[in-house]
Amino acid sequence: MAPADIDSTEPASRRPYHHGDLRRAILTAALDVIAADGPAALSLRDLARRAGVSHAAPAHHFKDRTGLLTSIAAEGFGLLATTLREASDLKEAGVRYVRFAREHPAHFQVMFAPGLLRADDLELTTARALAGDALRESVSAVDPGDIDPRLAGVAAWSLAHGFATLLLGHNLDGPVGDKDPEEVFRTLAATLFR
Amino acid sequence: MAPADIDSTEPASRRPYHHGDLRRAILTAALDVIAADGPAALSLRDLARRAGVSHAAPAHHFKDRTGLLTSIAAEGFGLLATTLREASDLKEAGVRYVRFAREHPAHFQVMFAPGLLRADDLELTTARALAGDALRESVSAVDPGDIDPRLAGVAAWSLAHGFATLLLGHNLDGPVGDKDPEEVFRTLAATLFR
DNA sequence: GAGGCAATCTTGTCAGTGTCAAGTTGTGCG
DNA sequence: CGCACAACTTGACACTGACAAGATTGCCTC
Repeated sequence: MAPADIDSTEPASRRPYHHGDLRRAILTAALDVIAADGPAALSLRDLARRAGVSHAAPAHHFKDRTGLLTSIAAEGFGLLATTLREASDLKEAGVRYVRFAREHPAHFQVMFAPGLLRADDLELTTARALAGDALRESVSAVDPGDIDPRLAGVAAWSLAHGFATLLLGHNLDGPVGDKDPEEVFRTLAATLFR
Repeated sequence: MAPADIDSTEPASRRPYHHGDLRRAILTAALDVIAADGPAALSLRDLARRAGVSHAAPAHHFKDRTGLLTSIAAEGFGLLATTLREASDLKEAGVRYVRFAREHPAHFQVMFAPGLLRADDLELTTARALAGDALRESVSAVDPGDIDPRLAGVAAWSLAHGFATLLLGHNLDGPVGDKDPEEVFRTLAATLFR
């Protein structure tokens, strides 16, 4: 980060020409905005103002608005992959999926907003594939029984993803209330996958 | 609709001053755009051009960009409510939920994009409550067993919503392939809710 | 240490958009 | 018939994303 005593209102001449870590600064500012008001409220110029740089500076690191969002999504899939790998079994992976959505709501939203992303971006596709591998690994660790593992994977993913999505959209405020969402999901998964 | 021989390139003087059903025309055009490229690609001025009216005409019917999207969401919840009411049991309600998402992808996307909507809009909240009632009704119809009905509702909704969301985002193209998604969901729900 | 080079950031500009205000045209109702 | 209101237009303003061209800086090499 740049020195703390430098704010965006200061004239450009007194600020160092180089920010230091502008890329990271823009990313975190973007995550703040998205978590608060959604991806639609994102403005490159606003992010530039927050970082105290000129309006065209972000373009150098992300090229596009789409480029910025794509980077966020890729980072999100990376984080999700490492989180899922630490899960002991499938149910725990689901709990971690929900926790990820709650701890990184901005990442989560952007990751599953295909209209905002550059679908063929290399970083994105590889990160997404990594997360997919982690998910499949968790599924294969469970006792197969007589169920098609691919179907089981879709079922688990759908359940966790739906719960997380509805949670973030405040659609479960009624039923879940002030209970710990992860605990609710845990009992829910236990009842279903008995 | 306005007469078919009138296109937007024609000078305003030769077009009738009143469109006829501009509100509906804007809505359907918006649904087309959203289904194709997502809500982010929506432009009020573009919709006005498609309908062959001036750039400020849509504002008279929807006030805002947010107002337009809120109307779409409300319409969507209304459609979903009537669809769910026709379901015989809970599993069938889930299948209908998935079918709704596939047949009305634009509605579905907007309905669950809280950042784009006027949350306190009356039409929206009542339509949403109606759909919620329909869902709860489907849940209550199932044999309770020893499960908390609220938890069962959350489980069913999460599963259907997650499946539908992932499906629309092309995240299940691999596992589901060219199979009929509704049929996949049916067997999936049957295995889980046995 | 000096020179050059590429990365980083700035300034300027353009078309497009949402939104508001004020005016114009048509319609239905008393 | 006329009048009030709804539907639509015209005009304007601030804001945004994107591009081009120039300025500044750190770094790498000799």
